[in-house]
Amino acid sequence: MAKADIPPVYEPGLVEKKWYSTWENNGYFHTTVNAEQEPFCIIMPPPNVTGQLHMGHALDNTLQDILTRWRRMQGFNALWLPGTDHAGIATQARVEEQLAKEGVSRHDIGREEFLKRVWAWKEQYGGRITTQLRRLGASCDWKRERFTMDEGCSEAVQEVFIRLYKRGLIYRGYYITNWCPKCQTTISDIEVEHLERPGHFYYVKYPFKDGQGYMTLATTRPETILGDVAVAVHPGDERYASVVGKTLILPLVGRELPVIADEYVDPSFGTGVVKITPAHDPNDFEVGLRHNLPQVIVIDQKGKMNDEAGPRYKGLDRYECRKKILRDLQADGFLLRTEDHAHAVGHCYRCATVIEPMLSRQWFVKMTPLAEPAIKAAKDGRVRFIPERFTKVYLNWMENIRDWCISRQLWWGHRIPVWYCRDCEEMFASKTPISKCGKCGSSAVEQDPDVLDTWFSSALWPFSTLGWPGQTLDLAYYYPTSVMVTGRDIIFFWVARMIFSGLAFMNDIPFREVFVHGLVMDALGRKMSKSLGNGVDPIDVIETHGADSLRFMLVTGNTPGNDLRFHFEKLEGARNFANKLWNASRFAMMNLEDYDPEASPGTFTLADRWIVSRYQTAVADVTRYLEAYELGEAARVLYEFVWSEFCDWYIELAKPRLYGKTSMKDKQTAQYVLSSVLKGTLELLHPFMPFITEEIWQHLPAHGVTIMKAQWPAVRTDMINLEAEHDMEALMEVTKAIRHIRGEMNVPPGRKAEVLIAAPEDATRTILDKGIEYIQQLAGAEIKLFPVLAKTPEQSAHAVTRGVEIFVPLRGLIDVDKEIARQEKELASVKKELDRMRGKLSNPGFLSKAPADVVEKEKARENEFTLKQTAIRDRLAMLAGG
RNA sequence: GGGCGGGUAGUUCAGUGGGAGAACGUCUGCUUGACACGCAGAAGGUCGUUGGUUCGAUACCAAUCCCGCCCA
Repeated sequence: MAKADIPPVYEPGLVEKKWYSTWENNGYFHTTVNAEQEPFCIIMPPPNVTGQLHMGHALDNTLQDILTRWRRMQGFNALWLPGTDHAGIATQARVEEQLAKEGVSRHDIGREEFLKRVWAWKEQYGGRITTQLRRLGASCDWKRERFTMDEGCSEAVQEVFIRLYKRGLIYRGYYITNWCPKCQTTISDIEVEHLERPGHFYYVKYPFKDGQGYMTLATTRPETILGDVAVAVHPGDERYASVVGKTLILPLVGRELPVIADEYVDPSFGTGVVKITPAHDPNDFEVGLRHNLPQVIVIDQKGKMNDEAGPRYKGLDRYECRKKILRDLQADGFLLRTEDHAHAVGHCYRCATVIEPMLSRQWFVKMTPLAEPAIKAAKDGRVRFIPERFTKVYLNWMENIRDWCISRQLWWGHRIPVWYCRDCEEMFASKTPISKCGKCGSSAVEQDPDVLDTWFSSALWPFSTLGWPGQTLDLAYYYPTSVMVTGRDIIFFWVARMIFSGLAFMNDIPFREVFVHGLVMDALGRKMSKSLGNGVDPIDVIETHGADSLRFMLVTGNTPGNDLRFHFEKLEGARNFANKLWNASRFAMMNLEDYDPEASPGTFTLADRWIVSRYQTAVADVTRYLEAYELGEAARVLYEFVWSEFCDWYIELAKPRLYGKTSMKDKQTAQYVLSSVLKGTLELLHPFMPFITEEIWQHLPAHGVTIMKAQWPAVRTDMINLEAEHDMEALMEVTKAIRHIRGEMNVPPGRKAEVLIAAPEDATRTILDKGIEYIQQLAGAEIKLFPVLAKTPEQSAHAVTRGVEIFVPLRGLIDVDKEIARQEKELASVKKELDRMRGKLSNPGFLSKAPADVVEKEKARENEFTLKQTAIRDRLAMLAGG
């Protein structure tokens, strides 16, 4: 392409498609074990196989890609292993919806046929999210892509189940679980979302059997009265001490209820009397076990009242039943009063249906023995959370862990590898199907119909994906992996479970670090959700603004662990930055056509030394921030370097040289610096904005095969030149001061301003003298430099900076009143500063205790500001007199 | 009830024991031989409140108020 044909506005569409397929087709993402090289490994948190990319994925995967690309450039054998999750409930629900449209249920077509339908669904939609990840630029090793239900992962699941079973850490039992009447399955404790809901406290009276009065208690769920088996008070509650052991009669039902004493009751809450419904409340369940109470189930799996509820209520939905019970209680005089009461109600995190605590027979993992090593691993720092505060969140959960309910009443998932004999009731856990009872020889055996919680397989992800239970080279080389990157919302669901699973089966932690990020919120700070319709589709963003812009937007201005809001303005800012980079590069390409990279550069000018020094500082900062997982800060450094230093100053200063206004050799030098700094900057930016950097990099002289494999820039401390930075800053200061005057005094842009500068200090004057061309060019000025002015020009605007006085004579143009006002304002701010500094310097404590360099600095500033004050005062006196 | 995070410019957010920053928005002026997705300039903040530590606090500590999240 002829360089001049490069469009002035960057168009990401074609560029992104082109480079992604080049990278993938050339196998740049693929890695294999190499003992000579240090590994770096990230296992991707698997998105739902039939889902589609949302902003959370975009953030999570952008962070992983940045780390992976950076480490790869640093020379690590960087593996980022992708995959997808079978997402039991969600996927099954989608297919059931589809069936419902056809007018059939999964039970109509049977388990086998249903599973065929789910696999077909997976085939159809399973590729969508991985295609979308490619569009984001994810440099993961697709040749190693895994699925939680593929052969290897399924084997790992069975292996783990059986090992836990044999160790006695998996058991089957009746227990209170969280039942979702819509999903028709139990869900684990952490899958329940507690939401504050307005409700009521119904005060009900329960009469004593002996006819001697009654007890009053409050409930939020009157329909569970039907399942009451006792009434409890606190053992230390004197109000009720005399009634413990007596018997009450349950209203409407007539069942006899003992009054029991249990520590669980909070005497200060309500009336201090609690009804006990062991089959429909987790706390009551515990109380029931302690007191050997019966468990009466009154609500069925569809959320309707069952036979036990009695003929009056049987068949009613739990909420209709509540209304009827209240009417009946009222009618019979048992309902004393009703109060408004907001309380937390458990909802299914998948479908938002109100959870019904229900007694049922399920499979559980005994957690305490597994949690112990997992707690230790975090405490002794073998697993490190970033930011550190999440360690506490993790530990708090682990230390209070409850057994994990792992069975789900679904068909889509890993079926529980347990067979039951119908004749002798023996059960067998086995990896292979069992057709004959190993105990009694009966062939009446059948497999448990339930499947395992999806997180059961996700928990094994860091090693099942690397070949476990096989003892593979991959495992030996890449495990433990380097870092797990994930959202703060799934520390419990997933991170914790991976840690104890890794320790239990690999005998080692799954990852050394956990990089936790926040959630992507909408512009108003609300969680993006389908029901609110406030989600922003990352693919739309990629199509309109490019993947690089989306990525850059997601990392800038964000700190680890904190949520971020999605603003289109911010996205535009990132897009503008990409375009800025594009145009700077376009400028470079236009001016590098005749550049010979082989020719050695000549002497560096001040601007050259300055930009190279600033670039080296950027290399150091970006690398340091990446190492600290401060990706937002790293991006900020690059943004500022590119825009405010490279573009605003260096390119402008290089222009005359590149246009041949100096010498041939000097032009070559400028070309050398321009192209090498740009090349290095692109390399630093590549992990953040992979596409545009590759596109530009390929147009630069002396590029290689792909920027992906370019070496990460190493800091050359010998090129950090503080003197050059200091000198350049002085020139920039003076330039800005002149520009300021021009702006304030409305000097027409086309007109060259005549400027007189008085620089009494030799050192400063030398700097200005050497750099006078820079100031003249960038401020549009004609400068005369003096040590002191014998006579200051009368009609002129005036500024003081760095001990230098600047006069811009504006004969006939100057508005004296306006200039006086401007100077007075300046004087006021100088005076304020001076007061502050003098206060400090007159404080003996400061002089004796503050570090010497701080005191020195303050003194120097005081000096400078005193001079400035004097100069402005003189100026004002003159203006007033003239 | 317990824990955590946040409260800094009109807005969204960085940041730091020693001169308050960016982006966007606002205002002024600009077809400046890369870029109007741009250039130059400007205005705008008792860094939630009250105490404490310190020579010095927006930052560290304590209390307190508000907002959000997690857990019970």
